[in-house]
Amino acid sequence: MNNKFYITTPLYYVNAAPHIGHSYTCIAADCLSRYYRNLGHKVHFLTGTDEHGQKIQRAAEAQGLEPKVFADKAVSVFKGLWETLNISYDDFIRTTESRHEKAVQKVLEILYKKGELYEHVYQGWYCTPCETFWSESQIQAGNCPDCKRPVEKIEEKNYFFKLSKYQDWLIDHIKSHQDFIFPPSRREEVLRFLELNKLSDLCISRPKERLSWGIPLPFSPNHVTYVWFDALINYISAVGSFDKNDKYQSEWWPADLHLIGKDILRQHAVYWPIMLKALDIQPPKTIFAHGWWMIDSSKMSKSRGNVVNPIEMVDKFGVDVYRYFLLRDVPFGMDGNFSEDAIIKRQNGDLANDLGNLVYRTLTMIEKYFQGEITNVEINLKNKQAKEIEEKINALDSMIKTNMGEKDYNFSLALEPIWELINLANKYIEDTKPWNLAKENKTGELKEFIAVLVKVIRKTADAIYPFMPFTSEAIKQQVGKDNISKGKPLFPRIE
RNA sequence: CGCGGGGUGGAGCAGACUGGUAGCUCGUCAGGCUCAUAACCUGAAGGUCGGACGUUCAAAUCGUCCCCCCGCAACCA
Repeated sequence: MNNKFYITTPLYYVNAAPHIGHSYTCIAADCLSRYYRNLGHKVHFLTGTDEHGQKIQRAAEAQGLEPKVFADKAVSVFKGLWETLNISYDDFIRTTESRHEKAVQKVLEILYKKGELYEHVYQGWYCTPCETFWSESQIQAGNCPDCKRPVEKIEEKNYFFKLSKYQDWLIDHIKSHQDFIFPPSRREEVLRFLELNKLSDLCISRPKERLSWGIPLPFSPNHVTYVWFDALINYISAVGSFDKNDKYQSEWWPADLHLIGKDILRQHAVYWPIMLKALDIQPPKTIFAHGWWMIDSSKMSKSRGNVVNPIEMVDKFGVDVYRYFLLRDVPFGMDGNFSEDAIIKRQNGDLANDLGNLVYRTLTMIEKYFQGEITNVEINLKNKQAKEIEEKINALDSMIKTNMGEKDYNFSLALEPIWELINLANKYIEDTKPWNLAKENKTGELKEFIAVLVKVIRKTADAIYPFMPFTSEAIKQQVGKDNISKGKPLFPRIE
């Protein structure tokens, strides 16, 4: 089982429609999943939805729906999007499924038995209209920071998880596992946070009278589970179970990669490993926090009204162009600027001019000079460029691999050598001047030359598969193993 | 001094750890070619690397200080 690859996305919170940020994580996870499947790894790609908590309860009430019905609707929207985006997940988990709820309750039971949870009367400030609890430091002159109305001091009995107990362990773990948190800047951020702050224990329950939409605590029916504590457990509830001795059994765990957005790094890099530690379960191997897509250099948010709907982008540009843009335009981990102009640049430049046109011009030559027949050609070309191309083809896989998890996860860099190969081929055509070879009737040389191009195109089709599955297939249909038949241009230019 | 990230030709970025002719993509301009989706190829212009001081034979790169931009600052995602 050492070539298994268990990869996850966060569970998306169903209180709002999916935006490009959600699609980004899934596309990245899909790309890696396809890549590792092609390498012959056993891949398990998990995604899903987070459906409990106050925001859902309220959003559902606002529509006059039961929370579960509300969530069902949201789930179908997410699933529909993943289908459109060609996301090849192996499992989709919902936090309202019984397999998950049972696991959460089991976890709570185990931790309770082990003394990792304790009761504590909590004091704080409550804003009744907002139904929100605020800490001493959050309230502003006795008022709710949200609605500015007065808050009242209340006492509440809750259950707390002993996060603080494991702080030193976590610091050690991060220090001794270089690849635990990626990219390195995020690793530093978490480490600095842990070194400079004392963790306080995590309140993992909510009284039912305040919030009913959640998983009940098995040892206290008047409380439900705090949503993050509930949601994180999905990563193990989906792929295993606890045996009689409370030992977790799974063929997939530990996860090889948790892909997340930078906004939920703390939950994943602090709460989650400590929860696992307390359960005596191994931590995940790698947590990768990617950046955000900015719209006109500002944060995408509902209040700004600048949220981009992925479906609209797909309708406009097509799935593969959209996927390519997200994976290519920004080094994975950094924030990026999203704009239609930027997508158009990628489509016209990289896809239409470089890749699409290479395929098209090559196929035209095959039709024009060889009536579409170019089989069993032995390549004996000794010129420098043909050799250079040959070397590039041979080195390509390992160059891609480096940035697909071997040293780093960087889709942008993984794609670069593919385009270097494409550009090399375009230059080769220019320098060889095949139209002259045709005029001079140097048929043999011309044939070998075109065979080199065909080889480049086939290699490219294989290499881009994880990033643009449809395009990879479309190229193979035109320049397949046995058949060569020119089709329409792969990517029309957008003027 | 709360923490972290960043300020490099018109735009977006790399380089900074291990100082030594500032690189890439797009855009602009000029030329070449015709197999090709006005695509492709070649060449050129354009930067005192946020500011100041310092270390050094030499600093985008190291040190100190300052300015500006962006996140985060913990329990309800």
